[in-house]
Parts: sequence; C-alpha cells; structure tokens
Amino acid sequence: MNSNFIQTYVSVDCVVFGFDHENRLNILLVQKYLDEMPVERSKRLPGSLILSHEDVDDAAQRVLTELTGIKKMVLKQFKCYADPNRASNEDDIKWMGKEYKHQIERIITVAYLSLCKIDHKINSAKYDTVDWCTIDKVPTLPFDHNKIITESLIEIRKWIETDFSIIFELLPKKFTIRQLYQLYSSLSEKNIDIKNFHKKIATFSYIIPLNEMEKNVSHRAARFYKFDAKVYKKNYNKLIK
Amino acid sequence: MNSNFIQTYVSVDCVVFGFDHENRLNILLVQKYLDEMPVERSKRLPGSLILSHEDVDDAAQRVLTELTGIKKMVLKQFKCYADPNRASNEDDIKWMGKEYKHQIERIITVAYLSLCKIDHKINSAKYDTVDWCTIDKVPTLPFDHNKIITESLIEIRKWIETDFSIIFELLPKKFTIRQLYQLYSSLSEKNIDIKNFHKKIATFSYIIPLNEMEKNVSHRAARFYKFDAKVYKKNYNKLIK
DNA sequence: CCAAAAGTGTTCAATCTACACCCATGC
DNA sequence: GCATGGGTGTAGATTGAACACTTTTGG
Repeated sequence: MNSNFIQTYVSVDCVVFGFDHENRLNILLVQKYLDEMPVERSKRLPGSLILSHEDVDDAAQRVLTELTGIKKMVLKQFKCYADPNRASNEDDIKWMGKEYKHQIERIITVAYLSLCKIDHKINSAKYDTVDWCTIDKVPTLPFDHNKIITESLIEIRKWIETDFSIIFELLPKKFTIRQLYQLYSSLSEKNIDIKNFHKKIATFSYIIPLNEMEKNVSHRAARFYKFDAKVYKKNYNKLIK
Repeated sequence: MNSNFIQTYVSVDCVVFGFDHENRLNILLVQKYLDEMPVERSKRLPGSLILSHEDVDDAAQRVLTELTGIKKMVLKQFKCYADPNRASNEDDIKWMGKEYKHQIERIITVAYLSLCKIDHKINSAKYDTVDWCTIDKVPTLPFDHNKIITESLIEIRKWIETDFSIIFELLPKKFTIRQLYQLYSSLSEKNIDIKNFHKKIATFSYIIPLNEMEKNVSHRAARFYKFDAKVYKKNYNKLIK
C-alpha cells in the first residue's frame, strides 16, 4: 500500500438559514459547554462525524434533527472541504480531543445548506445553546466555518434560482407579498421594483391569496398569501422566469 | 471515543466530457490491465485515493493530469458520494485490493466534472487505455460510477447555465456557429431556432468572426469563429440571456 | 388632511419567435 | 437546376422596467 494514501475522519456541517422579522438572513450557531474551552471560540456550525454505516446525507439529516428537533428538514449538500490544514489550529485540535475523546489528525467535512422558519421552536437534544445569528454579525468561528458560511450564501442564491419553491421554507405559512419581496431581493441582489413584483406574483398560480389581511398597521393592510406546493410541482418545475 | 465514528478512505473520481464530430457527448473511461480481473468490468471512471497532505481539488487535478497529460484542466467539484455500501460489490473489493494493495472496507468519493476538447492528444502516464465513450453507450461500471455519470449530466447543464464560457472548453479553437449550436442544444434541451441562435451569437462581442471558412462542404461554407475569454470576463460575467 | 404602503394600469423598450428571403457550394 | 445549410431581415408577440394613479388605514 502506498502509505501516502490515508484514511481520514469525515464530518458533515450544516448551515441552517432563517429569515427574521427585520428582513435579515440568519444562521444557526451552536454551543456546548466543554471544560477549559475559551468561551469566545465555542460557537460553531452544527455538525458531526459520520457513523460507520451512515451516508453523508443521513448524517446531515441526523445533525439537523439533533439540532432542531424537526424530523425532516430540507437540505442540500453543497461542497466538500478537505484542505489538509483545515483542522490544524491548536484550539481546534483541543476541541476535537474533548468532543470526540480522541486525537484526530485530519478531518474533511461535507457542508450542507438547510432552511428553517425562524419562528419554529428549536428543540435541541444535543447542544447547550442554539442561537440565530444575523449573517453580517457572525463571529470568528473554528475550523473553516467562516469560509463555509461565506460560500453557503452563494449556494443559497443559486438554489433559489434553480428551485424557487424553497424560498417558502423560510417564510411563515401565511405571508405578505412584501415579505416575499424582501426575502427574494435580499437573496437575489437584483433591484426589483416592488410594484412589478406584485404583478408578477399575481400571475403565479401556486401563490394563493387568502381572505385574511394584516391588522393594526398604519397603512393599507396587506393580504396574506400561502404557497401551494402541489400546484407548483405540477406546473412550474423550473426557474422563476 | 464513540467507536461508531470511523475513518474512511477518500477518493476523487472525474467525469471528463468531450464533444465528438457526430455531435454527441462523450466521457473518458480508463482501463488498467490488472491480473485476474474480468475484462468487461475493468472500465471505470478515472480516479484516485487522496494523499495524506492533499486537498480534494488538488487530487482531482492530479488525476486529470495523470489521465490526459494536460497540466491545467477546467474542473468543478459536484458531489460527495458516501453510500456505505457503494464499494461492497465483490469485484470492487477485489479490484481495490489489487489497485491499492490493501484491504479497504469503506471509501467515499468526491466527484468532479471536467471538460476536454475531444481532438486533444491524450497522453496518459498511468492507464493502459483511455477511451472516449458516447454517453448513451456507457457500459456497466464498478462502484456507483454509472450513477455518478447520470448525475454529472445534470451538473454540466447547470454549469453551462451559470457560466456559458465553459462551453468553449468542449469546442475546437476555431468553430462554426452550427457546432456551437449543436453543442448548446444537446446540453440545454430547449428547442432553439438555429437562425435566431445565429443572430444572438452575432450580438456577443466575445465570439469573434474569423476570416476563415469551411472547405469542401456541399453547401455554402460557414465562417469560423473564436472565443475571446478576456472580452467575456470583462463584460459578461453572467448567464447567457 | 397626511403619510405610508397596497395594489392596478399604462406606456415604451427590449427581447423572443417564427418565418421569409437571398447567398454560396457541390452534385 | 436542386438540395443543403449560411446568414440577414422583418413583423408580431411576449416580457420587463418605469412610473402614474387609486385604495386603504392610522394618526
């Protein structure tokens, strides 16, 4: 055997996006109180080593369930990170020793995107704290987690382009066109006129107006809409055009 | 240490596309003559285990260079395959023993797309045969290589949508609009009118007409064009619209 | 009344689509 | 001349962008 071929540990890390009430993208960061770890370095992306008979997709689904308590979450693998030095920081080596009770030399990780309604109750089986963090205020994280987050932003944009329906994973079940607009424009970077956006949405048969309006707003109340996944799948299995 | 956390071998596998003179997509399959291996199972995707201090992108670049003799090839990581049973076929286990001189239990692979002009001389340092194979005639391959190829087709289509310029990696340096048209329509599935395609191409400043025409064709000779990467990068860093 | 946002209508320009028409070449 | 494909022109339809206008609500 060419001894240069090596075995490594393989993990999954999940970037879970949420959209808050101030129209900002957030991600979920976790914390476990491990002895002797400096607190400011203890926030991180949720993740785990994969188990011996586990596919990476299953590992990611497991991590997400342990994270939120939600059984089935939308997820999408987006990149394998395998820089040989990605886990060579001293603190990171220490952390792996604590977390996995083992000296680990190298670890490659497969990164996943996931989406969560920000009002959904988070019911973590595993972490001491699970917090939403706005993407412009993400602290310095261990390993290459900051890089992963940066690249996940590009991926979520691509994802919306190829499957517009996943945007509704981030919105409440009942939403206004303005909410949809603000989410879409924060993800698409294009400058869209909200009035034209209104008209466009009106042409989508899978976005269904409800007989329910906003209340207690100091302007004309907006109508609530809901997303109909069945109609979407039947007719619109392509991009938003 | 939770003994369910395991180390595995990690490999890269590359799906290299080419576009032949009959307007068909082809991929490169390799063969090494190992003792005792049944010949019909010996074709496979080019790939390799990663080395101990090697990133996966570097491993893929190494595999491509060993495969073709070309130093820098365009490549794109597209998916990690980690089904725990993907290498449990008996022949596959035997093959790994021969190839790597070692018993390997589990192996996960990171799949890459690459593109090659089909007329480029293939100068392999490592394989006994390296052959182009049209995508509709790919034989049954070991591991999950058939699945990887099926999914790579979806990926190459997405890739063209997000970066049109990579299409020129598949065409000769001098090409006709018809060649470009046939490649594009074999990848995009849309039914485009070739005459409108002509006009559209004429508006792209990065596709430059040459003073050179086809010869010995039984119809009006078509003009050759070339792709100007610099002009493209400056002006068109987005989709074909 | 005013401010603010909802939601509709109108207009102009850009783009897409279909197809007519002429050109060049080999047989 | 004819078949085949190259390449341009035109007209109508579709779509997109800008923005005016009306509606609703709280203060």
